[in-house]
Amino acid sequence: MLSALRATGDHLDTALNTRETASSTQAERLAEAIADAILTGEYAPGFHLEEGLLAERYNVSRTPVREALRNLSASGLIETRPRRGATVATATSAQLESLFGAMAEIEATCARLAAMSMTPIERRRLDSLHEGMIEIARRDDRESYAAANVTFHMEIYSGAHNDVLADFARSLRRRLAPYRRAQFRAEGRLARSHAEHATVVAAILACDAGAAHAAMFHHMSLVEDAFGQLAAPSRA
Amino acid sequence: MLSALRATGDHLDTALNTRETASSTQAERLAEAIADAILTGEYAPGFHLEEGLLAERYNVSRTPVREALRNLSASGLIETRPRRGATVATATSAQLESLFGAMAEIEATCARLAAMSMTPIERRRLDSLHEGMIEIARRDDRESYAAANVTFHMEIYSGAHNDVLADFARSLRRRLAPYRRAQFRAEGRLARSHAEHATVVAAILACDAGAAHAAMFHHMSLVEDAFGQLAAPSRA
DNA sequence: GATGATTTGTACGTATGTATA
DNA sequence: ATATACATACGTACAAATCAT
Repeated sequence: MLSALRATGDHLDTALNTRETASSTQAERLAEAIADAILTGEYAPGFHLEEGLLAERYNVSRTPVREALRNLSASGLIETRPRRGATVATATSAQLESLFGAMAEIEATCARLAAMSMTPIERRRLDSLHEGMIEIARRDDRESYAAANVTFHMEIYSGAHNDVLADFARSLRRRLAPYRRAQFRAEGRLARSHAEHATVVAAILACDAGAAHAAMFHHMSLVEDAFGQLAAPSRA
Repeated sequence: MLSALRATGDHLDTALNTRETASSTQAERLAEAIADAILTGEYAPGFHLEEGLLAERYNVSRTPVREALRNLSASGLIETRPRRGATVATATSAQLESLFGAMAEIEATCARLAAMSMTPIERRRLDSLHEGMIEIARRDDRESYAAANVTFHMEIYSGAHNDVLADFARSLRRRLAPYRRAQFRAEGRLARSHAEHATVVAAILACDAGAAHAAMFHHMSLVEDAFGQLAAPSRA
C-alpha cells in the first residue's frame, strides 16, 4: 500500500528524481536540491528550514529531510540548533571575515601548489580558459564571466593535486556563494578581475610558486574588499 | 510505555548520558562517543559500523545512530556508501599524502597568521607551554608529550584568529589521528619534536611571519616522514 | 506567565537493495 | 545463477520541547 505511493513517481520526478543520478538515496538528492535552492538564493540566509514543509515540498517523509539537513549542517551551509531546527547559515561580520580570510589563504596555497605541480596539459587549459575570458570581459557579460570565473578557480584547485585542499576550497566557495551574488556588479570589475587573473596565470605558467601565491592572495583580498558590509546582524 | 524505556536511564548513563552536557541530542552525544571510540582505536579503520549493533550498544534506536553516522561521515571520519552502511574511514596512500600535505600547509598558514596576530598573552602562554614541554621530553614521557603537543598546536590554531582555518586544522588533525597513534614511538622523537617547536615559537615570538610559516611547514613535513607506509590497501 | 499549537527528536515497522550460501 | 538472509532506507507514530498567544 505504501509502494503505491512510490509508484506515483510523477510528482517525485518533477521535484527530485533526476533518474540520471539514479543510484543515490533520497537524502542525498534532497541535500543537493536544498543546497541548490540556497545557492540560487531561493532560501536566503536566516531562512528557517522546516522539516515538515520541506518533506511536503519534495514529496518525501521527514526522515530523509532530517538526514539531508544534517549533511548540509556539517558542510556549513546551514546551522542547526538542538530542538530549534535548521536555518540557512547567516554569517556575522566576524565570521565573514574568517571565511574570506581563509578563502584567500587557501586559494593562494592552491595557486602556489598549482604553480609547482600542474601538468603541461593543465597549464595549457588554464591559459586558454583565461584567454577566452578576455572576450567575455570585453562584452561585459557578467553571467558568463561569473561561470567562467568559477571554472578558472576550480581548475587551480584541481591543479594543486591535493584533494583535501581542493575540497576545502570548494566548500569555502560554496559557503561564501550566498554573499557573492553581486560580485561582478560593480563597473569595470570584470576587466580588473581579468587583469588580476593574468598575473596569477603568468606566475603559474612560469612555475613561480611564490609569485603565484602572492598574486592569488592579492586577487582574493580585492574580492573581499568588494564585500564591505554584507554581514548579518550578529545574533548574540 | 516507551517512556518507561527512557526512565530506565541507568544503562544509558553508563554509555552516553554524561549529564554535564545535558542539553544536546542523542545523535550528538552518539557522534561524539563514536568519534571517541574511533580516535581511541577501539574502532579501527575499515571497521564496519552496523546501525543495529551501535543502537543496541548505546541503548538508543537506530534513528539517532543514523544521524550520528551522517555527521561523522561529513567530517570525514567515516565513509558511507548508499545501502552499504558506514565504515571507519580508511585512507589510501594517495589520500594520506593529501591529508598530510594539507595539514602541513594549514598548520604553516596558521603559524604565519599567529606570528602576525597573537596577543601578548597568547604569545606568553605558548612560550610557557613550550618551556614546560622540555621537562616532559627529558623524562621521555610520551603520553604526556603527545597531550601537550596537541595543546601546543591548538594554541597556534587559536592564535591565528581565524575560526574557519582553526576548525579545518582541528578536523584534519582528527582525521589523521588514527594514523598518528605511534607518532612519538621512535627513539629521540620527543627531543627532535621539541627542537622543531623551538624554532616555531621563536619565529612567532619575533613576529616573523615568514619564518613561522617555514618552521612549521618543516616540522609538519618531518612528522609526515615518520609515517611512511601507513596506507590501507586501495579499495578501488 | 500559563496554555495551546507547532515542531523537533526518537522509536519502530516495512520494503528494497546488497551480500552470501 | 538462484534463492535466502540481512542491513539499510524510508515512512509513520508519539513524546517532549519550543513558540506564540
